[in-house]
Amino acid sequence: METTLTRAIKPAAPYDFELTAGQPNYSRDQEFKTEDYIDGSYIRLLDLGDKVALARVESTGSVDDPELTIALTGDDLSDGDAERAGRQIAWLLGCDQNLRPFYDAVGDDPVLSEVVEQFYGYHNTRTASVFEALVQAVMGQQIATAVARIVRNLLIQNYGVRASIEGREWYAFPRADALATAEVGDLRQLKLSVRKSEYIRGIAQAALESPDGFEGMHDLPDEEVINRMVALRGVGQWTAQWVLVRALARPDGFPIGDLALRRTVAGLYFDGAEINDAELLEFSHRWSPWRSYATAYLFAALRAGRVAGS
DNA sequence: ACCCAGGCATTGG
DNA sequence: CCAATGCATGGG
Repeated sequence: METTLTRAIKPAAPYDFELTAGQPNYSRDQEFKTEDYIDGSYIRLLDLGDKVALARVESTGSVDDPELTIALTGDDLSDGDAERAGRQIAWLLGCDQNLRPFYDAVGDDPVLSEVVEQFYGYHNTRTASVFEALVQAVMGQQIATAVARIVRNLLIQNYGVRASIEGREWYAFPRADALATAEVGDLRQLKLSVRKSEYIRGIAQAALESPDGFEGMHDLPDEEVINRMVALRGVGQWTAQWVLVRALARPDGFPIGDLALRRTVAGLYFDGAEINDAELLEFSHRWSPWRSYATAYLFAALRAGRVAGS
């Protein structure tokens, strides 16, 4: 029996819902979607473990007095399900992030203070799980973002959690068990290389062997997380740092080795002059302990076309 | 046609 | 320990 429940959540101010929910995903012209942002509504299929629910999120507040209202549709949803879904949405959309200390800290930074003003209230979005962050990062290694999106959609379409709600097909990211048994030959059909197919399968198997997937990482310090992540085949510094930022919401992750980030910093701070990773790492400490936020805002500036060069 | 893109592991010096 | 290389594919 398809039911609909609603929940309201109060993000930490300032919170710009359109900037935050509308930024990361624009999979237009797809016959399916994992998430969408249309006419002020953020729509996404949530995997609650034993069941799924379609969440439709809208802003019912303002940037400085934010409130989000979630309408949840699924089969036989209980109040407990709605509670879990509300927490998941709050997590995914970074509702708990208090930006003020970061804003204060970059007040003297001529570049970031301007970017922060332009994207006032933009929160960093997150993945639903550590496993998802790892697989997405591996898929995105060394290929253009447009290509990465195509590959990601193929993977989701073939191995993802699927549900038909309100007369339409919706997908959520594949669970580890689905990818742990995937044949490398089949993954190759999804435009993944042999190498990446092996990485992804290995990561899925490692997730299954760990009692709680990789979710125990939430309790470990940054350095310990990095060590464990890098021990996985296919995961290096860049990927591990992205896990800190995207899956664990650590405030001070920094994806050293990221080409676009390096060029963005070079463009904004060094007049376009090339810098290497070591120089970038040293430079990045001016943003500690908020480097995750700094990174998110630098990429926002990049996407908005504020940086010269590709 | 060619080159590169939000890396990583492997190999050869 | 460092540099070069294969990987896969779409867009400029």
